[in-house]
Amino acid sequence: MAQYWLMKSEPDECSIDDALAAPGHTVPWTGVRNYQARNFMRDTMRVGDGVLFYHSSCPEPGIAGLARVASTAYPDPTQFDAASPYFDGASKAEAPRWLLVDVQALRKTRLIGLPELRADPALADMLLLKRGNRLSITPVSPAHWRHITERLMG
DNA sequence: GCCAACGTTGGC
DNA sequence: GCCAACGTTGGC
Repeated sequence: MAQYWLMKSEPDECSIDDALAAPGHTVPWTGVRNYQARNFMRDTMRVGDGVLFYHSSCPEPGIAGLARVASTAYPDPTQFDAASPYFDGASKAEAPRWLLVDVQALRKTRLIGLPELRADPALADMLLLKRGNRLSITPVSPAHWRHITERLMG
């Protein structure tokens, strides 16, 4: 049973172009510091799951590409790096608090901006579009995935 | 830069 | 366990 996700990335840090330029088109999804998002990676994600690559905190937020989950969850090394903005001094090496998965970019798409997503009645109940949503990783229903990949991306 | 919404922390 | 204070996210 295929699963689908939307994963937010700030393009200043890692855009779809950056991911496509990485070795194997694959990047470690560092910096998730939210338990719900971590638990999705740890408990639910499977290698091969589909990913909508979303650009956030930028002039044109929206879906910028397609990707796939490329690893199971493993400890995020930035939590132990005192020089990293993602450093977490309370996390112990024996019991890492934060995990990540590798994400392999598949292709860049035209940018499907937030306004376009919001204007589409078929996507009205997408978690991303719910008011106040801040989760950086959200599950995407098969229907929404189909709608976005087939219709909006042509 | 503003601010709404939400998650986390910590005192009690 | 409650809840106020605080910090963060992220669109605008």
